[in-house]
Amino acid sequence: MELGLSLGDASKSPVLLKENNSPNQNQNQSKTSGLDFCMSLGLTSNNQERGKAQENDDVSASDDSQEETPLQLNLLPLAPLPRQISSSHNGSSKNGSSAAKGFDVNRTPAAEEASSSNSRREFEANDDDGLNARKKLRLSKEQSAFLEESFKEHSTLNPKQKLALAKQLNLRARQVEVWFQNRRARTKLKQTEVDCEYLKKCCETLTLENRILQKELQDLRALKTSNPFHAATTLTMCPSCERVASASTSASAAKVIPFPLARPRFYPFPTHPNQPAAS
DNA sequence: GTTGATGTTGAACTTACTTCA
DNA sequence: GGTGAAGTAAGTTCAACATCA
Repeated sequence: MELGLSLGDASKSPVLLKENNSPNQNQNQSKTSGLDFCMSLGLTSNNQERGKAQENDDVSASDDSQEETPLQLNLLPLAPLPRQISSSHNGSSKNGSSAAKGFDVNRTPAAEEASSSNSRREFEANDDDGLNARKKLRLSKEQSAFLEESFKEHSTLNPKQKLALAKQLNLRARQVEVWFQNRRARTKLKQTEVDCEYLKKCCETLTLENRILQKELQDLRALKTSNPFHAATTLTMCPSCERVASASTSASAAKVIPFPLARPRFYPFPTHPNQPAAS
């Protein structure tokens, strides 16, 4: 089951809930319009096996075997790494990049030789003896910045672009591919947060408007009961303030001018962050 | 200053799905 | 139409850090 919420056009129904059996429909929508918003609910199996991950490591390693391998396995004794090693490279960066943290496992072995202080980390990061099968590595500031620039140009890569980027950044094609996948996910998440904020504001606006309408209805009912002999009442809408006004009439039949289907809003919806300001 | 608990970030992974040859 | 490869989204895992008591 999937709940979809469409956003972006205040002239249309602000929130649309519908069942959608095709998950990709929403994906395509969000590609064509920056204002779309969707939420998915679902069950996924969570029986991932570490053994499979190991298998996958092997596969990806063989997949990338044709590519340039930027790393070299240093055979140093395995020992716990003191915290100070990373801290000493840390500087003042907050959540800093690997460059600021002095942790760039993607440097060429030659470059790595130049800084022997990192050799322990390098060893740990490159350890693929099976005991430390999944070591996380951070891309350098420069690598991240370059990928970011590429992402601004195109959020998806064709194989040629992927290979070129990988070569340029001294990364594996798989790393570039994963980076773009994660980057797209982050973008979408951020957009969802923005859309949620927008929906919240819309909700507040509607609540306020609803309260006003309720009050108005209450007043009209009170007016009707207080003037039972003036049942023949014409309800008209003031063209300037768009508020309903009642007027006694001598007409024999009650005449009610219905609200337009799309009643003008007392308080317009807030502008969506992605929407250009209305002229 | 050190340490352990806890939260955050992001790289890498798995799974399910679609598209296309 | 069935099939396998390739690509992607969504969700998850986990190492590396940051923060704080």
